Amino acid sequence: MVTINDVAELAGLSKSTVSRVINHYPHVSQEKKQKVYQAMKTLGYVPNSSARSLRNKKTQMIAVIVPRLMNPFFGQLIESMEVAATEQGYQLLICQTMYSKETELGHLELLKMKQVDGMILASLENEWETISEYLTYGPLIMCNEFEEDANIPIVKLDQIHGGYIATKHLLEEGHRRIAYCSGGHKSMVAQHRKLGFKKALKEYGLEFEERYSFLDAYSIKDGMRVFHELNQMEEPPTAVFTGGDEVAAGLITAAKENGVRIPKDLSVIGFDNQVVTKIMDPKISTIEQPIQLMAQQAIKVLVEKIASKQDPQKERYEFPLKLIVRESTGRSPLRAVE
Amino acid sequence: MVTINDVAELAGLSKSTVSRVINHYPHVSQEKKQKVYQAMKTLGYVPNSSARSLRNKKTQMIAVIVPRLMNPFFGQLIESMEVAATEQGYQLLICQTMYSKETELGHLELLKMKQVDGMILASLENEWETISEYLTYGPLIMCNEFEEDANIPIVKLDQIHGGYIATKHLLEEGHRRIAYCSGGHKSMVAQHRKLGFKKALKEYGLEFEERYSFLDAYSIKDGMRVFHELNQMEEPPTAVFTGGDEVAAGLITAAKENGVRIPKDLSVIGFDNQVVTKIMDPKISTIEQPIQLMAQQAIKVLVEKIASKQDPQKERYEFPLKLIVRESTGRSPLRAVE
DNA sequence: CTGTTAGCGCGTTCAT
DNA sequence: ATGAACGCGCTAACAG
Repeated sequence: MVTINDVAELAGLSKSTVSRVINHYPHVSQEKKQKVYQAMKTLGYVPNSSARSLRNKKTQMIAVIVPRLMNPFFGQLIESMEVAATEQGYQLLICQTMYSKETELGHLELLKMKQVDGMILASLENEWETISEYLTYGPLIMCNEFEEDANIPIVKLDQIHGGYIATKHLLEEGHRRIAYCSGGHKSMVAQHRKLGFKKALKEYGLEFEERYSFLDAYSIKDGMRVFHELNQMEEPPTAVFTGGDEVAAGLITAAKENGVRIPKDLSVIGFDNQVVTKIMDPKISTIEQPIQLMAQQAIKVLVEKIASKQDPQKERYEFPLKLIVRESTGRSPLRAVE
Repeated sequence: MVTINDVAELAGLSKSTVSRVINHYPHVSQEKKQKVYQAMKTLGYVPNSSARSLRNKKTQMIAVIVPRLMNPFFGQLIESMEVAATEQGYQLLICQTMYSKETELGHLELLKMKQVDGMILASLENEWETISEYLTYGPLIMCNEFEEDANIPIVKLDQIHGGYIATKHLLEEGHRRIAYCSGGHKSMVAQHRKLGFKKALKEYGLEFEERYSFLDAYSIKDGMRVFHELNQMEEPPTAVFTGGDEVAAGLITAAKENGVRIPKDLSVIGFDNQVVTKIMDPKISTIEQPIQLMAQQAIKVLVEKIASKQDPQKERYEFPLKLIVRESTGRSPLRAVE
């Protein structure tokens, strides 16, 4: 392995000078600078990153914690983060919790080991009380998922408004019996979305009905299950707020297989505006989330925290959501006469 | 920051002993071992990973290069690799080239900087001639994408057979005018698939026809474009080999919008067995790829290379593909009378 | 079984 | 403007 010493020797200079050239120090004569560059080139020298990290106490690495990569939402998030991080001179280390508390804690150790300069939590398995202990070891921010009173920066989407506009759209189409699907119950994202749902109902003088509430709805398969459950209810809902495009896709697929017409018999609204919404038949109405903006902002905020070294602060950044009406939502069959 | 020295001091021992305990050395007395554990615990000590890497000349990190994360094929590949790597005590650093040669070279520098112990190439932007220069800096293997005569381990799928069975299925259904879609032309994966396609045609006494060949077909949008092109041909094909489920999905979506019935008027076969194949209407016939097995094998092989330190060798590992017949393929309309 | 010592490769005082 | 020397935190070789 070729080290800084080899370069210094070949250039006939000290390693201090070589180091200065590498790090673009101001006061080095052009002559020596050229000599160093020449030597570096002929030897094919590249600074050893471990040595640098040890010395600088900076690894130029950021970790992001997600439940799993293949979830399209997190996939997009990570893809954008990776690009943004690279632009800022950081490597992005992607950590999957696979929904396990232990695995999440394992990843948090990266901060202790100083393997990463900072960390972005895009999902949350453990209690904030547990996670907050890691704050001593380096900057930590949340992105997407959040904990209201955590004293760290949080970059998030306005989920309350998201739940609100999706529901309002269904209400405006005349629906009054609206099913509500949601995934994790601890998740603040899910809780806020539900708040928005309830807020819209309230504006129309309606109450949240437990019988129309479906839990653990994440995947296509879950969507299919939900359809079968609601299809055999006495007073089936005329619309479904799915909380996710995959769930909506599964629900629609099952509905079609059972002769239930979308949106004539049943309106379905997704969440995320994933690709699947555009290829399903009918195309799925949904809520668009500005994932890329959120990802870029998260990287930006974390990089600043790493540089500033100040104590964690309670900062909030919020991005708006947008309703996209396609073909899977329409007038309520019960109000068709109006 | 608490270091090994602090632990040694508190335990009243030398840092060598502490180091031995950390690394599970055999000959340490139970008594001192307990003292060390005690001290580590009260201080909350965790070894600094940069220092370890510098000393051991091992970072316990593996990089994998892919074009982009959101491509479902690579998403699955990476997800499986991450899990396999973690099991083996390695971190997986995911690098996106975004189809750029320069970006790919940038990522290869990680090997020079010794930031990773080894690297998996799952896609290839630069010529092998260029990439092979990095072989000096650490073990490099290919997974999925490949270069026939590279003298490194290659873990791949039997794409020739994949192209063959997909095409044979269409031929058996009576199709004789079969369109062929493909993405990158340099890609050996694509070339092998085409070989399989041609092999099947030949068995039926047919030639590859350029007029039925469509290039740059990757996405849903591309699939839509291909449909419109082939739909206005004088002698339109009765079946399409798409080379990707996304392309198939786009094609089917466009076909339905234009009143072309799948598979009655046109048979479409995908490639990958992605989730989308199960939610489209009709469900897409496709080729299943054992991505997880390939990912695990790749990690295993690379970890072995890292340990053995021997010169790069020409090893080949190949996994079989499987035909999955669903609803998007059927009898050729031209042969319906037979 | 345990402690002392010497670096790993780099950046950075502190002199000059 | 440049070089000598020290130390980041850790492991390994050598004594004992």
